[in-house]
Amino acid sequence: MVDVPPGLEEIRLHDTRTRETRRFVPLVEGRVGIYTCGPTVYAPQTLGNMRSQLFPDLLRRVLAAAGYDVTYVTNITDVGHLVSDADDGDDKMEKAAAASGETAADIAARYTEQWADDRRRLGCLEPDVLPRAADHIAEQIAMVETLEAQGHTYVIDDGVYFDVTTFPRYSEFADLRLDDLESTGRIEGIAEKRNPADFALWKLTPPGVKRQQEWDSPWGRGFPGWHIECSAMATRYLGTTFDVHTGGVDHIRVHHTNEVAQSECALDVHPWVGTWLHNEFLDLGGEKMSKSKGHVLVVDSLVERGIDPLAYRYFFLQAHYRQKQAFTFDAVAAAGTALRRLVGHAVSARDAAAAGAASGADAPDPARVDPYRRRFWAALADDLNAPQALAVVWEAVRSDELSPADRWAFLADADRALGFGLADAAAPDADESGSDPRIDALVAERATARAERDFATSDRIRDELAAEGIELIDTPTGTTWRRA
RNA sequence: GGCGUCGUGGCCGAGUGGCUUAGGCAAGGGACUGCAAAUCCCUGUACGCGGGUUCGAUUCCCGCCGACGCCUCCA
Repeated sequence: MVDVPPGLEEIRLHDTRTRETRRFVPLVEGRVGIYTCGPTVYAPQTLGNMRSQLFPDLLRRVLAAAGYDVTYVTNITDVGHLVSDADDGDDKMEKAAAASGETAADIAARYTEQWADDRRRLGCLEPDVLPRAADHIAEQIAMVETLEAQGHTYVIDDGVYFDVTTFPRYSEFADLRLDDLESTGRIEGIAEKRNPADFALWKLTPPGVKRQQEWDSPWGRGFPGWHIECSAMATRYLGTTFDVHTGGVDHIRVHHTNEVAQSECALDVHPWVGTWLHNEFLDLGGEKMSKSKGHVLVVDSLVERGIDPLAYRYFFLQAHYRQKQAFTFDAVAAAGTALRRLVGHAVSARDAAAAGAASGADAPDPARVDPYRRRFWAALADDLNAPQALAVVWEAVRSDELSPADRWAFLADADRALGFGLADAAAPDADESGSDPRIDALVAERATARAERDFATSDRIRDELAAEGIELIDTPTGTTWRRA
């Protein structure tokens, strides 16, 4: 039996479908399947997109800590994804390919790799399964055929469409009012569509057109509609029903509504997914200037400003996932400062704990550690309240009643959810002495000057090094340095 | 226009019908230092506006103002 931390015996999550926060119970005891809508790899993923990666990463970490055997599936959307149904066959992948002169496959490969790299830099665990839509055309066609056999579809010149009137629950998921859709003119342009909300399952390539990405199908040459890929891949890797589906709030009304419709019809299940979780958006209000200048905010935007990508992870954890979070570089830099100090505390506690363990003394005492653990995990168990969990972390760090071994026992445990890599983290004020003879010589020269109380010379050397970004740290045992 | 979310101290942000009214960053003070830096410790400032319910509201209700989101396949 897996040891469940105190406070994590019962996890409560806010389900979008039922609009209530309730106890999480998996379909199969001890196991959890999670599906997250992945990136469309025609452009770099923004920091906003990455919030939708950090969120399910936190979720799976918490569920794993609670003892569940988690299967995490997220996809790569590397085909189709129309700019709009009104478009005449142009889609994002084809468009990006035309713009850069590369093949759609090249572009998909490049941005897939960049996305994966960004995830790693943010401390996200690797997906257990990472299916690509282009590799699952057969599954998608099969699902459309099933829907067709059941009478949920119709074919027009443009392609195969799902008739939403054949699924009476269509408006339930997102609490849609279909009259409104009509009056606001959602999805215009395909005149032959029977209902405004009907969506494409398979798009046909117009006669005389040759696309980079197209496949033969029972209906003719073309490519799958966007929504069908998630249903098809989730079914293949997680089964006809599964526990958790996540995504950004923008997907609720269209993408996930359509996923539910086609899945519940084709698979004859209800509800298709046990718990739907949606994260709110990052509010770029403070950075609209940079957006309008055409600069996309990505992980590298942080690195360029000397901000550790993990600072963004800390930043993410400071706000609740269902709340909009105001992004500014200053706010992320502030999170970086907090993280650096937290790592410093963790490393010293870790080292002290190791030293204590070596001498056989100072073992962590559960009686002292568990109250903190309980509050930490209980915060996360309460619909993933990471900000509150982080507050408990700081209380533990500053607590006088915890020994270094206690503190490290707590932090090592908490880091399973935080994901800062504390067990392997280097001290943030790492000494670089010895790595550069010229600087070491200057430091030695300054030490001599100080010994002779020639502070004019010692301060001059310090200022010169500071000017080139070298920070000196004077300690009772001597001076070390590092690059700031 | 319709629907919805939100407005907390300099900033980011939890939370609660009354309790020592989170946490981080910044700021001020202190320790340390030859002076600094780094580090550690301490401290202050809050609940958009106007009504209402209540013994008591930042927390519940109504209105207003403001911000943001969705309604156009965008995380």
